[in-house]
Amino acid sequence: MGESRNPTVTLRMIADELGIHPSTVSRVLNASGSDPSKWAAAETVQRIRNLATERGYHPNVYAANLRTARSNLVGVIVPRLQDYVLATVYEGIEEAAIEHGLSTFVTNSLDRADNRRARTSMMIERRVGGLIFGDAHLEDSFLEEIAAQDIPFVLVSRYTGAHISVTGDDYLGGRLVGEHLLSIGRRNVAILAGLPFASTARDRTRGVTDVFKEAGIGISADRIVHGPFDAAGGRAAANAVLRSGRYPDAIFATNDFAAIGALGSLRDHGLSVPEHVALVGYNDTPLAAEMLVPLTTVRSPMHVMGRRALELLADIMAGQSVVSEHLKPELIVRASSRIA
Amino acid sequence: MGESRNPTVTLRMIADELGIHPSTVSRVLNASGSDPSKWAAAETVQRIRNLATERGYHPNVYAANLRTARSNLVGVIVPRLQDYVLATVYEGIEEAAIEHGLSTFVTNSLDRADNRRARTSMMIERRVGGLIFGDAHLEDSFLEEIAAQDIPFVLVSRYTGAHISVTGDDYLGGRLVGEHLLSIGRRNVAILAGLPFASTARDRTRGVTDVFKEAGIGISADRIVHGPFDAAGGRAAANAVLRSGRYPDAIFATNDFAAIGALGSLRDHGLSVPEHVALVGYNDTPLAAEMLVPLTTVRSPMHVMGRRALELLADIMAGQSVVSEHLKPELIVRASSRIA
DNA sequence: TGGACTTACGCAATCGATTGTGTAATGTTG
DNA sequence: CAACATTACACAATCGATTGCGTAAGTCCA
Repeated sequence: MGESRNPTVTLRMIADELGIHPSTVSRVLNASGSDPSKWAAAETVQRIRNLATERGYHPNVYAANLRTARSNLVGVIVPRLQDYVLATVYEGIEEAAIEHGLSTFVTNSLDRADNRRARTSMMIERRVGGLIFGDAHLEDSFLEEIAAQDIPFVLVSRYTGAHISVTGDDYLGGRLVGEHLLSIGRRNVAILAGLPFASTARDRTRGVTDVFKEAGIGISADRIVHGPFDAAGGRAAANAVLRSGRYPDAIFATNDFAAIGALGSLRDHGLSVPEHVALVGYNDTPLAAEMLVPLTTVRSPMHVMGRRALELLADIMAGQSVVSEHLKPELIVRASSRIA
Repeated sequence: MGESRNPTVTLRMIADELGIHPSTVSRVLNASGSDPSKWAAAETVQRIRNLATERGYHPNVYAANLRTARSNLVGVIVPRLQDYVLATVYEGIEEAAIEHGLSTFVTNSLDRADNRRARTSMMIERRVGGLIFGDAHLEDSFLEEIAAQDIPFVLVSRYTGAHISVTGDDYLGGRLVGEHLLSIGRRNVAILAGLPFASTARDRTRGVTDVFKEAGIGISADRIVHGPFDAAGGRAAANAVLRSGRYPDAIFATNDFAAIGALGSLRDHGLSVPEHVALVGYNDTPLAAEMLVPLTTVRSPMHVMGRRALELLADIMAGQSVVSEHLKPELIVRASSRIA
């Protein structure tokens, strides 16, 4: 109907038109749901609601926030939205946020300390009611500072310290990979470990190394190379591994994109997958299955992770206490890691 | 220093502490840059600035907006951040926004009409100063409605109507692909065209069909299949093409991810690239070069596109008039389209 | 029938920053 | 030296929604 006619419909405008006081209108409109209406006569309530929707009234977020200092805004900080994994997590967050009547505000930190700080304070200036960090760093005190300001937050994808988090069980995922590689007879594995300050990278790596250690096989430190979780990072890390000339018989990339980068490197070194080298990724992104040699990987519930993170945050914002969650991963075996 | 001690430092607090009036403090702090200080004595200016930074003062965004009804918020609506292309465009937008002192607010529309409407009005409620749409639809009146509310906006990646936009020159990109395919002797091409309501899809497709037409070769309608710009969409579209059994000697996917999906389909049909079928993608995402058979594709300046879109929007918001931009694409030939 | 409630609202202060309109004090000019 | 212009601020209204407190009118029970 006559929706966006008037650029700004205020509470006073509809109150005046109805000949009643703005405060009454406010109470009626806000009491929606819970208590029907002890604030106005049933007939008045109807007239208010009707006119509000007819005029397309929406409360001025700024005025409301100024008065109440409450906000239904949630800030989300991720390393990088370009990363499919975090983009998917964010979609889960956004989806759940909408269901909870919250709005989200994302930004990239690129895992850089200055960005994290600047973006976080920008969000606090925007009076977010809570924060979700997807870029937690191990051994870093930044989050302690945030916690000290008692603004609710949860971590997603990566964890650190004792902060509430929703993550995949990356250690288990790593173990699944390790067991799989042993089962197909690979003993000389190299790990493209990802960023050293990310719990995901550390745990996935540890999962593999622990399994191998339990089988009496050590993985030397020079077989574990760190680098970004993307194609370029995977290629560089694989190059570093292959440069030595002592080729591994398996490469575990802690991320599918890094695995694809490694694929490029293997190809350039004349090594084929899985004959010479078994290749395993992580996350089961949609590309994994489409490769010429489909990629073995670990499926992680990225979307759900985002949803749960928002839900936990909403609970915390509502004053409830919650506990961290670790979601189970699943090994998906494909052609890139057949028996040698 | 003593940064986040006091949860809320207001203008009045620092004014009181200095024994002057809040209005003076406001003027001094806001006059930063342009006019040095005709609002207070040089010494007072210094005292104000010092105390402000010492106390970690930041204006309450809500109070300021309530008063001025101006906002340095920019709303960005994209089809889907999970799409690397749009995520990259968004990174360009965000980067430029920060340089301009603007904040951005992204959301996914998933190309659905109801979402576009709901998210847009949510942004308008948040009093955004301008909008950037990455999900423009051809033959759709939605943007006319927005234009009627005279809120500044620009389109990015896709265009429609006469609205200001920053896009790649997709028609040219399509022509480059067409000419390349002809030059390597492929005449029986199938096109995985992408979403029919996207200008990117339409123009890239037209570029190829026009070149072929000029060479006297028609591309029949059943060789042009529409679908989402992702791996699953590419796979499905390729399946549709190959189902007939009349195999093409080239497939042009209007998006790299769709090309990778097509790769999976070709593999399953026992067709190899480039021997049986030449494969060409679009966007030159980082994965293209890493494929076992590196992917020929068209490089488009996604990041710059985002930057320019924000810059044009900032100009419009500043009252200047601007014109649309079409950025030049570049063909990147790789192994997936060698001479047959 | 009078006091105690209840119903249905109205009043006015408040959140914090911004800005048009003063005004006292100082400086300048003819 | 008087008239006038600056300088350096202060006052107070304003943006729109929220909310503690107040109150007139009506209902109920003893």
